[in-house]
Amino acid sequence: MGCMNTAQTLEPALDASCCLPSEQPAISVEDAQQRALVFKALADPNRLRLLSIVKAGESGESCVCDLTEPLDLGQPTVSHHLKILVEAGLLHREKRGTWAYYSLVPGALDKVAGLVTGL
Amino acid sequence: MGCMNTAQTLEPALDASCCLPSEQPAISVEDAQQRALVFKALADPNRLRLLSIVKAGESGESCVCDLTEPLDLGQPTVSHHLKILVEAGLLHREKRGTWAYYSLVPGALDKVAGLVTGL
DNA sequence: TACTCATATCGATCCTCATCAATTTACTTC
DNA sequence: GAAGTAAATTGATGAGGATCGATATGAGTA
Repeated sequence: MGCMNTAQTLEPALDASCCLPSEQPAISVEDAQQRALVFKALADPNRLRLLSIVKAGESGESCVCDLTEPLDLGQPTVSHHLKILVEAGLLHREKRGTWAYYSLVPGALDKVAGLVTGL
Repeated sequence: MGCMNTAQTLEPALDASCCLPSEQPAISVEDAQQRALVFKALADPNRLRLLSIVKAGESGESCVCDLTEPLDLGQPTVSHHLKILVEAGLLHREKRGTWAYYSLVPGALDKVAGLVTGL
């Protein structure tokens, strides 16, 4: 006894209707891959600081030249991190003249929080 | 004009008291490293599915033999992923006899959600 | 048109990580 | 104690990622 590995193969059509109403099935492989992309974007200290610095800025947006110095990283590296955050849907990029301004996508952080609690 | 990179160096002691009360400073390097550890644990599709499967289990806990098959991974790999989730403070491990039972740490997911929104 | 500056992209390097096969550890049972 | 089983650990390998120097793009300016 102990590990009932084979028991769950007997009632495949019942496990969604017989249990507590709050029970939700595990996420799918595709869903997991999708969420992992977002968490990968957050899984770097410098990218977390980028998000935090952009959010803390009083104007709500920062250009790359404002972000290179506090991170102590080269400009190509910062640009690379920013691109990952944009592709993850966390930052918005707007080019005005020579400068590129980055700002938090409204509601993005709350949406990510929902990805965590909704596992 | 455009990028005001040097302006913020003039009032270093004021930026915490002159602005909106909701403004909080950017997180520190150490804080970012700490949070990145948690997000690194979430930045893998198989680990996300592990968390979801453990959470979806009606008993609230699962042993390794219940987790190897749905992930289609070898037993050492699943054990490795589980260890990372335990070290991140997301899963709790309890050994009973030959089996090791893993369960969600109560409140851990909500705490992680706070790490996201609190950036 | 030529020059400057901000940003993005490219290529290379180093390091981390996901995975597996093999082995070890630990508990149970005969 | 010997055999069997669950889980963890080890060592190796291949893929992905973080970083940098060099270069390209593109807008503003003389």
